[in-house]
Amino acid sequence: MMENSGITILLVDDEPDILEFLGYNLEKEGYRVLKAKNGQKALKLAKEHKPQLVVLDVMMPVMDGMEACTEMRKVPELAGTLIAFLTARGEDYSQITGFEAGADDYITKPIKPKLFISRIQALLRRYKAVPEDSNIIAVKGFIIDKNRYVVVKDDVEITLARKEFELIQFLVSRTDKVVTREEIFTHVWGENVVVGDRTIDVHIRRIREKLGIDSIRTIKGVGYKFEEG
Amino acid sequence: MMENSGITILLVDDEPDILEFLGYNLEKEGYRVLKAKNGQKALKLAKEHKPQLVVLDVMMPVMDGMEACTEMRKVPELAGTLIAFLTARGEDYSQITGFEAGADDYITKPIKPKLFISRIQALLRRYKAVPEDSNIIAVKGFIIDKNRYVVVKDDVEITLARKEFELIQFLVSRTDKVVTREEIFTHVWGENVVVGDRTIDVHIRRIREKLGIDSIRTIKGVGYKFEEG
DNA sequence: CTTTTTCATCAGGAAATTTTCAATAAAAGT
DNA sequence: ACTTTTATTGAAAATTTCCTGATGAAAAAG
Repeated sequence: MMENSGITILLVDDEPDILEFLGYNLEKEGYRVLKAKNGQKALKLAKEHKPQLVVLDVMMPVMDGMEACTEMRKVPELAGTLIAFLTARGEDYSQITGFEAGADDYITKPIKPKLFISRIQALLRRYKAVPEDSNIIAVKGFIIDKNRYVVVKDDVEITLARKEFELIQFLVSRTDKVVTREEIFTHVWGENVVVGDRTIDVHIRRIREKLGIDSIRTIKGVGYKFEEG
Repeated sequence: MMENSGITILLVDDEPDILEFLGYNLEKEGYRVLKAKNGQKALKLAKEHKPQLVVLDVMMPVMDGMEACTEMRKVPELAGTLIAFLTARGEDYSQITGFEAGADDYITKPIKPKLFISRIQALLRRYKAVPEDSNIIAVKGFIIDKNRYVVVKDDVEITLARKEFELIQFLVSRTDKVVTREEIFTHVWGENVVVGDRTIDVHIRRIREKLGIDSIRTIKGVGYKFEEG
């Protein structure tokens, strides 16, 4: 409890209520808390105080969360700073291209204090152990979280089996491009592994089942394509 | 004054008078005091009660202070224990100077109570001030205490074997993140140690048994994941 | 020295994943 | 419209991966 006092967390949200609420809960745990009500002010505060963690609302006036994230990542002194996004439940993830800008976690509103705190703690703990690069990819409809090995859709964690996970990951990495069966084989199965021709189809089906049918388009005679938008 | 009541100090000296004298002064300050009249008994008591501080006379029969210190440092549960040496004024320091095995302070006899107490307090303060990177990790369901090498669940201390402890500690340090078997091996067993493939499974099972099954999720073909919430 | 605990390994079985197969459906070609 | 090719689907087989209980060796405790 006490030892949190060395840790500074910057909260950024345009709603004063949220700032108040989260701030209160974090301070109760002994963290030092800074607050900003838009991205611009956040950036300034971040440079001044170099917080360990920034919790950033995605939707904000003046400078939104993603922009702020991008800017922060440009500042060398803030290289080691953790950034977590705050997103409203049901919000369209496609806007959250911010993960590519290096966000480390995503937290959904409405927020339950206990869960929020434990999420923060886990993040700080994990980071201390191994500063890692962001392994989170957000596309329209869902988030692929390589750390947790899950896909989050409509705020629900969906667990895919290994091959399924690697396959969707590969498709998404080539968003809007057609990938041939050959390519899929070499990337997901490896050069020399030989499996039947229908295998890919079956995996595609399972992914479609679990995540909802759209997004993966069949290009007959060629391959598949993951479509955004 | 009150808050000292949680702190246990082990006094080790072969002279009953000294034990009596120091013990009285410490108890007056609210500390819990244990006494041992040689190194062997001290070691036993230390393991049993895990005191925060051990005050150890250098010259003793059966097992002298330095030997006892060395032994204590070998015990993982006592890793975080402070050890202070008690030396008679004019005693031959040459023995002690070469001795680097982890004593935290030297106190010279004859002892003035006030000075002794303030010395002890400073030592404990220093120890408290640097809780060695938060050596106590609280997660949902239990507490991992690296200082004392125990896990506390529902107010009950659960003893894990060393490998088990290191494994759960590693998993928790990566909360919510999937850790591969590779990672587990290198972190818990070390790069070059080679053990069978099922070994991890068995340890995981033991941990699940002792702590309750949930929390540790297996991601087939990938690894394990500790989940909070 | 004896007892206890820890630890690694193995083998059988359980569970989940991955692949195959066959029947059907949907495009594409003629 | 008919044929051919290619993809989808459901179910089942094959395989991989993991769990479990037992065993013995090694280390620690007594």
